[in-house]
Amino acid sequence: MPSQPRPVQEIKEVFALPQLKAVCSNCSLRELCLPLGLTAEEMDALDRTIHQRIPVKRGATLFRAGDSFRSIYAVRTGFFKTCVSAEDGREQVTGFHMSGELIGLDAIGVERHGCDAVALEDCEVCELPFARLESLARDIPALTRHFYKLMSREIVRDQGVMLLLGNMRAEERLAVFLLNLSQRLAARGFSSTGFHLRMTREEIGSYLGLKLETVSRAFSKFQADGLLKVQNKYVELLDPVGLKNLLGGCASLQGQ
Amino acid sequence: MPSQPRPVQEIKEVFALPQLKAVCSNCSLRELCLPLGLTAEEMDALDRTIHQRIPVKRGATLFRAGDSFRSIYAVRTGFFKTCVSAEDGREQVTGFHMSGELIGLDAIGVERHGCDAVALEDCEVCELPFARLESLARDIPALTRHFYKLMSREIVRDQGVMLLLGNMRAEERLAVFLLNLSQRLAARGFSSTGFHLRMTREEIGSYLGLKLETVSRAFSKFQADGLLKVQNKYVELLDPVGLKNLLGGCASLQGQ
DNA sequence: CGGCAACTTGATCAGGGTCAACAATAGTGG
DNA sequence: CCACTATTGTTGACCCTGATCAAGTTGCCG
Repeated sequence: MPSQPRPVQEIKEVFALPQLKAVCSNCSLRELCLPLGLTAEEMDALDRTIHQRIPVKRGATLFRAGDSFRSIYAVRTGFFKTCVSAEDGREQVTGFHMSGELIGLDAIGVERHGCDAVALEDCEVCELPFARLESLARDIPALTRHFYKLMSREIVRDQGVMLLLGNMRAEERLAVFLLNLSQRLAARGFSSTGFHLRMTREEIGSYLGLKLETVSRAFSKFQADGLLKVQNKYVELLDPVGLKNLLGGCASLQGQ
Repeated sequence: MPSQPRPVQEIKEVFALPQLKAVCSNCSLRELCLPLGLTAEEMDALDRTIHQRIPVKRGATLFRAGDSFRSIYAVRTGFFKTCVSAEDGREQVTGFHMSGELIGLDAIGVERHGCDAVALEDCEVCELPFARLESLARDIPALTRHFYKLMSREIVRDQGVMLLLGNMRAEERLAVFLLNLSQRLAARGFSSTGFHLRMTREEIGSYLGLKLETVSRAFSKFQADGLLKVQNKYVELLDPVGLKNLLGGCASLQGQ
């Protein structure tokens, strides 16, 4: 499935209305996303570097591993997965990304994307051309710093996943996953206890280093223990504290 | 074991000789380390931001998780491990770091180190105070860009580890580990086929998500298969190609 | 030389992978 | 709107990889 054809930039230049131009300043995500901590003027400048909001249909790829790197993308609405694959077809989901989170940071180093980014539902992203972002950051120290922070946070997040993959048992992994999701949804004003999973059991399994059957069994176990109710993709956490207790004290499940 | 007392800066100010000041420009690692791609003048400026070379004794910690973040460190000589720990004591080695590699990038976001850095042999590091580095980078675009690259590369490296931990079997993991080590040593002018491991079986196991017995068994198996010769910490790769073939084509073992 | 940490190897066990059958759901086209 | 099909999810039975437990060896450092 090819990625959605992108509205060419000229269209924006011609038809752009004032309220369309001021992307970040009006965005409900500005406290979570890149603009965090910028002044009004700085945010205006950032707005001008944003090409356009791009719709990405469910199942479409925003970019693929190997694509040459031009832009970072901020998720505005919807839900993405990123995954790396080995030559033999083995696939590893490296992250799930929701609104306000940036995708593509791993590509800066080699100027080529190292993973695929796939929309798990109909999405909208803000494209941030890296060259412009870089020159803008030269004038706005706060932006550079925030950018450092976001990259650094990604590293911390990955370390948490490594701890999970290296040390935890199946049920612990799923508990961490659910609690993390819950927390991120809460930060966006959604319910932290009832939510729809956008990904399949197989994708959860890939992310957690488990097979889909194991994920399914762990869900059933949690349900039998009264920790949650699961019906299909809808999950209701009945006892978040009980879930946390499963971990015997692993608070390193922050990050995005 | 507390980290080595650090020579206070005044000592440098008073006794610094010209050849001690020009740290990076004379450093054999400048093609691997932070200065890569800088002009002579830019490198001079970078030299001035470097506090001092700090010796770290074997077993000492350079920093601990929770320490407030001041500096990034470049390994000049020696070998470090970084590890995160959960509250219940579970420890995960997140990386091994050799000369020319930077440690501490994960701390930028939260201004607090997220892992311990422990010297596995007597080491020397260059301390790069982040505040100075940041203001210097404002004047040297190439430095900023290179800094982005290094952070981004760290993210890519972590993704590779996630693939390893999520998908690979014990022997594959050890093969990836050995080939990666071999490659990094080669990049530094050391033999790519014969080398001393600086870490214990347990540390290798922690990094690879395996128990030390499993690591030991995998070594024995490789030796029985004629892939390598191992005596204690000394390893000689007899058949690197054979090792690679074990992987059925996972080239994603780059990174540091 | 003694004491301790690190390593090796064997025996046993269990967590989770694999294979398989089936059920439920969502997406498709008439 | 409904029927049909493909995808996704659930559950069971069995097996294998790697964990665990244990004993003994080697090498290192004081």
